[in-house]
Amino acid sequence: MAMYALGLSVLQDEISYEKTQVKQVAYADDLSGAGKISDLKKWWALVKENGPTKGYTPNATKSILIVKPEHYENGVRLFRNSGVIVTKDGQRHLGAVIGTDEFKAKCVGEKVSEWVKEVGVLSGMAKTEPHAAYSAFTHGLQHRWSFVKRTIPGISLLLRPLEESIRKTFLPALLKSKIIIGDSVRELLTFSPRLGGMGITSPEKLADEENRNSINLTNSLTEKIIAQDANGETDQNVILELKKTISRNRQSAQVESLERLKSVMLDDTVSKISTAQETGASSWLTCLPIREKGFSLNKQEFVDAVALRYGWPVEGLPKTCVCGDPNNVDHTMTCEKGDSCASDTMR
DNA sequence: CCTTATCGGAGCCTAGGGGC
DNA sequence: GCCCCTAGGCTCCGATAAGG
Repeated sequence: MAMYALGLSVLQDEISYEKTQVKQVAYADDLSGAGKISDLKKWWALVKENGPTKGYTPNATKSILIVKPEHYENGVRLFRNSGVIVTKDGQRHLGAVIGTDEFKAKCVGEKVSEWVKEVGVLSGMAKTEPHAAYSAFTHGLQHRWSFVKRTIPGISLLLRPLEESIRKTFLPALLKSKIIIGDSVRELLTFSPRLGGMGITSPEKLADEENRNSINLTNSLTEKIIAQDANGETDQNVILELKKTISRNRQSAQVESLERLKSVMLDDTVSKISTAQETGASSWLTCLPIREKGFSLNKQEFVDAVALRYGWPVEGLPKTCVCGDPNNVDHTMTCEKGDSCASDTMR
């Protein structure tokens, strides 16, 4: 990848801001420029003229000119016969999107409906293999949304359908519990297993924060691009400190909101959360469910383990234990005679 | 002795290349 | 077109090292 940068830097000397009044940036073989349409026309001509001899072959049909609506006519006129596509709406760019709010909403909306479908498929699997589905969600699926969350601002509301599908489709399929997934239960599950949650994040709630963090963290680079400063260096120690601060803030904000959540929860649930925070108490949630190593829980085991973790009613427990005493979750854990699925799960 | 920092490993994303 | 590899980015966890 560094070779692309080196190769393109030779071309960029020819088409620099000083010569073209076009501010530009390149990633791998993707070259982008911003400026007045007339300047962009000269810039494009220079790219076409100088590119091929320097190993860069521009492709007009893969090149897009994005203009503000009021400059559309002018853009079309100046780039007539160039082969370049002119748009006043916008264009996907490096996994994100540039353009009007409407275009942005359309692009993100398309991605979100894809993701909602994926959550639906995983929910179907969760009905028979909840542990595998859970791991696929926490280790995989939810990370696929992070790039969009970080790079496109103001999409929290657009991610609501995704949050809805998690709450109304995925969680009921995963937990099978009679417990109603209200706001507080949903919030509890967003915390990391380490803090007593299940690490099922809310894309809608995290979007703005992740975008802010991303902007904050890349600020030094953004400034250099705007100033077209190709020589300045970013102090990596500053970046490292920023990361630490962000991480610390995130951590303390989580602890804070967990405390707030605890204050509205039943005492029993609060003590269950403390137990779940003990070292090793959540390993079964974070490990990969590899069957050969005995790390995989079957459907019944997984559902029961979650119910025990949060003190939710365990399904199918006999009213009376074989020892004759009235039966409940606590009893199954202590009775010498009883041997229910619930206690098996925890061994 | 307890807390904090660091590192490795699990996964995902972006952009590529090369082999079959 | 699929699979596996490269570079960079991120989170979260647990284990271990360093520091108050």
